[in-house]
Amino acid sequence: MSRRTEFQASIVAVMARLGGSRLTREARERTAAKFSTLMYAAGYTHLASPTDISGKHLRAYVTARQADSPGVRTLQNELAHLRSVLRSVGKQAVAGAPELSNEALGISGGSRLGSKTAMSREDFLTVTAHAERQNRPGMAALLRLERHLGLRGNEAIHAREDTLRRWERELQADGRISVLAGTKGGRPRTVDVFDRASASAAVSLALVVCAKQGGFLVVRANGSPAGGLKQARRIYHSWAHRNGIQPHSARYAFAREQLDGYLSRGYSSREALMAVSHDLGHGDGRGR
DNA sequence: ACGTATAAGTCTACGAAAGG
DNA sequence: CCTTTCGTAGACTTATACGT
Repeated sequence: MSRRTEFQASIVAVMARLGGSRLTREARERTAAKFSTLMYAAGYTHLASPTDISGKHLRAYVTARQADSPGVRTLQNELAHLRSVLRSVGKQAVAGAPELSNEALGISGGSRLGSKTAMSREDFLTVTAHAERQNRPGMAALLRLERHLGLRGNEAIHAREDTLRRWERELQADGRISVLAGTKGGRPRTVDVFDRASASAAVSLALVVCAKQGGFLVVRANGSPAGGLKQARRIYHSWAHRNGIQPHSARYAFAREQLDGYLSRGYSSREALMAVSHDLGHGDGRGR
């Protein structure tokens, strides 16, 4: 084991005591790997344990890391990982130093807004048509649900016949659908759909596909079942990737449409943004 | 409004299978 | 065979919640 890997292992050992779920732990360990690599590359080869880390190193890390221009939020998260390690080994002074705050390091603020671009109408039509042609109607159905109901891919994948029928009724009734399964953080939400006709069409098409595919929208290319929600999501995204689209951009196109709808209904732009934020299931209105 | 902890979402490399 | 498409795993980035 090289000195660098020993250094990394010593950080990871501290992180291991910090708790958190698998995803969180993995994120922290990736930060440990990046940190040790960049430090040794920058010539700080005497570093052996987290107690050796000083402000100088944190600054150097930020500088080195910025070479691959990660998002500001990403860097803030990585620094948060490192600070929690420092605190854990008794270096509160470094972790909490004002001259080492995110602001002082030049990584404060940062947009908490999405940076996605809306899918164009042409792309949407081309790709859905392509899906039908290659006999993957489920993919087209999913994309339509994202586009016309503003669903996340995961939410669309969770949609079974019962859910789709309920949405059909809700669209007929008042155009407000409840999204219950597959939502981020498990928080249900309602969406006030403006273009009900397109939404209804998307839902009934999805129902047809569901019926043909044993109740699921995602099946493998040969028609066999996807084998679980997680796998279904991967299959969907792999397919989308191959076809050069980001499914989320369909959702963004929906957001734009909703925004226009609210504005034409007389909402101020501030209120319209809040309403759209609610439709998309974006928390309590902070950010975006 | 900010920092931090944690979760979710997205992209990509690669071997296997299918097509030609 | 050689090329393209698929599915998978996992690396990587970004969003959200929550306590100041």
